[in-house]
Parts: sequence; C-alpha cells; structure tokens
Amino acid sequence: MRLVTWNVNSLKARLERVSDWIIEAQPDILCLQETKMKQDAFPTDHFANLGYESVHFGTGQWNGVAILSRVGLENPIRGFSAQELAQDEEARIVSATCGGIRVVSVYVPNGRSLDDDHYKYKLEWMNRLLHSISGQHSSKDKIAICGDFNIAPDDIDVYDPKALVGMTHVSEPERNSLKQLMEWGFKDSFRKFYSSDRLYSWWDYRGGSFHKGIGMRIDLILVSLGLADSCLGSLIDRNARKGQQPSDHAPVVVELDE
DNA sequence: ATGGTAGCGCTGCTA
Repeated sequence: MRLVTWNVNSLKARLERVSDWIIEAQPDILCLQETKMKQDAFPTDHFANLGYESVHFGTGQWNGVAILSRVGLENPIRGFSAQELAQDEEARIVSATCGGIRVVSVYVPNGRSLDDDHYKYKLEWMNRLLHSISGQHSSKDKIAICGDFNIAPDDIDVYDPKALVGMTHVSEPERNSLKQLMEWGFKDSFRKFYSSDRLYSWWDYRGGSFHKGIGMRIDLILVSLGLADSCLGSLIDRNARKGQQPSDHAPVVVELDE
C-alpha cells in the first residue's frame, strides 16, 4: 500500500498538476495540506472520477487538509474530535480510517518567529495533537500521522543548522513536542531507510533555493509502533518540485506491506 | 542589501 503526504500550496492553483501526479504515482492514500479552499469548493467528484474517496476540512484562503483514499475511507473526522467544531477552529487536521489504518493529515502551525504568539500556538497545537492521539489510541494500533509539521526533526534535516539558530522549525521546544509524540509510540518512517543529510521535502520559492539545495525536511509520515514494521520503503519525489508552477513542497511516499 | 517568490484576493497577510 502506497501512502503519501503532500503540501500542495493551493489545490485550486495546483489541481491539474496534482491530478497528473496521482495518475503517475498511483498512491493508495494521499494526505494533502494547504488546500486553501472552502469546504464546498473541494473537487470531490473530480477525485472520485480518479477512483478516490475523500474527506476535506477547509475554511477558505488559508490552511485546509484532506485525505484521498482508494482503499476505503471510514469514520472521517474534521478537526481534533468528533465533537462539534469550534467556530474558529483552523482547518489543520482531518482523519479517517483507510485500509485498516487510522490516517491523520496535519498542517502544523508555522510559528512565524520564536517571539510571536503564533509560536505559542504551534506548541499548544502539537500538545493537543499528542493528547488527541494518546487519548484515543494505543501505539500498537495502526496509525499514520502524515503532513507538514513545520518542524525539522534534527540538524541533518536542514541545510545549515548554524544559520537557523533562533528560528522556528528547529527550536528546542518544538523539536521536543515532536519527540514527545515519537516517544509515545511513533517512528519517522523516512529515517527507517535513510540516514544521510541533504534530503529535504520543502524549499523556499525565493532565491532559487531548490536549485541551490537549500531546504528542510519538514513533511513527515509518522507511523505508530503497530505499523512501523510494515514499512517497506520511503522516498521524497523531488521531481514533483520541478517544472512549471510547482508547490514549494515535494510529496513524501511510504510503501507499506498492508 | 532583511532581499527574494507564490497564493489569495484586493491590501496586506501568510508562508
């Protein structure tokens, strides 16, 4: 089973490109982030024609997360819980059971800067994610948290650790929030297969970062201990970051023996 | 040289 996460940076601007990629790459489950779409603008029928059931949680011009699946899609939940959504809840998490796996698509707040309130919100959001998962599951369950974490787990996941001291994505508190999730019972599926540096999933649009190899690995597929042994391989599709009007993120793929 | 680019939606915010 092929499980993918991809921050598409506007599904409206990227629908044709995303569709072409789906036809080429044949994911069984595809988690999307930054659809930047209202709930009813999501092209449900378009994806159905490609063979995918879907669930989308979107509120408009920012955020927006979705799951596409061709191996079933049950018990979808928009937001953190099945309780009624808070009016002002940002569209950053959606989950569904696909092919026996509880799949969670997340778009973790960026943080902006360490002295910004949005950074506190990022840490709180990560804490809420941990408690949402730990409150509903055992790490022996089959769970995959897929998405744009806006956190580079380690120094090898960024191009220049020294240049990023004092910035978001690499700070100790946010890395610790990710570590807590891992210690509860998740593995970074990509790092089961690769130990080297310079393997990134995001490159700034500005300054030709992609072609200079300046990026970060912030898009992760975390697999629960109950799913970790099923991982057969992983890759980041850098080709999807090339050409006309790419997203600034590349798709991250994991193959599961499921 | 704290610039640079992209998307949304219409002025500046977000990333």
